[in-house]
Amino acid sequence: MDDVQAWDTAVLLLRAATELTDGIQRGVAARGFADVRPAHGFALVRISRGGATVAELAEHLGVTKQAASQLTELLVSRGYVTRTVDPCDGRGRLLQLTEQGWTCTRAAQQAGAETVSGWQRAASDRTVRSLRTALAAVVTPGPLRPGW
Amino acid sequence: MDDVQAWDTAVLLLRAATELTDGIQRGVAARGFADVRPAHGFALVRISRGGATVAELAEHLGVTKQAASQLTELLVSRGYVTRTVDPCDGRGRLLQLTEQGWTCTRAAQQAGAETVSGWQRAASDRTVRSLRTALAAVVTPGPLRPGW
DNA sequence: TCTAATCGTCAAGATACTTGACCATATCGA
DNA sequence: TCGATATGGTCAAGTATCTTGACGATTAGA
Repeated sequence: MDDVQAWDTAVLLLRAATELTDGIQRGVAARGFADVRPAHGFALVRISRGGATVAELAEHLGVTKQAASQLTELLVSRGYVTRTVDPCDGRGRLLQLTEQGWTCTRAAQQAGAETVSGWQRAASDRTVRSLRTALAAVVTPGPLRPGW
Repeated sequence: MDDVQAWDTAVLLLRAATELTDGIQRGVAARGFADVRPAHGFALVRISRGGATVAELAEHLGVTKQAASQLTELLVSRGYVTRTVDPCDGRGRLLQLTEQGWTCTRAAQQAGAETVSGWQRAASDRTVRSLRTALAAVVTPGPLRPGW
């Protein structure tokens, strides 16, 4: 595969990601969570995996601790997240999802699944399965960030 | 494919997009363009396709005309883009890439191709080809935006 | 202990966006 | 032909989100 084809692949991937994030954004809003930005969604998904600290969140999102702290403050004030003192470390404050936070996270998952299901109808089940297999083969585990 | 698998596919796609955009960003910076943000890259790619107006750029990026105008001003002041009066429409100002703009755009393309080539080495040529085929089958033409 | 490192936050400034207003030009119908 | 209306672009001001810098609280290590 030459450079032109490789770049073409990159463009297709970025376009697919744009479609997907747009779909998630719309779906989440349609389910009644109009006040969550994409970055909030990434934060909620991260916190849902067994909780997180502000510092972990910062690294995950690729921003400073202060920015993550501000984001957290917003999520707390809107009732998506709670801050509890970490019993093992008096400095750390463990972030966890509230019931509303879980509902919102599930809404994002449903909206994402919906978009992918749309691709299955437009193309085919086999195509999306091969997409999934190929992606799983190339990606390395790591953070999900609000893109470029 | 159930909802869990569909969401899993979505996560893999977002992770791949994160890897790719990080790779492009690093590659572009390494080639000497440290002052371009991701959004600038999307703008340059759009303008490279035969020029664009501010309004077209705004729609492409999903922002207001004013934001696109400010972005343009920045790209002009840094020597990536020129504004010329549209001969067919006295209102419109056609944006076009300077030589430096082209060099930067090519740098982004090379960096993107490089990342995809890395996937070919890590996985296989066949895997990336099937990725490309699957993506081409599911995506609809449309704008590339700095994602979520 | 005493020192250095880490967690989280406060404060202030930079940056990138928004809404609202405006002028210049183009288009269309009477 | 001309007046109403729409469109392209910009100026100005406000807002949101990020940054850097400083700080107190807590923990870990020499």
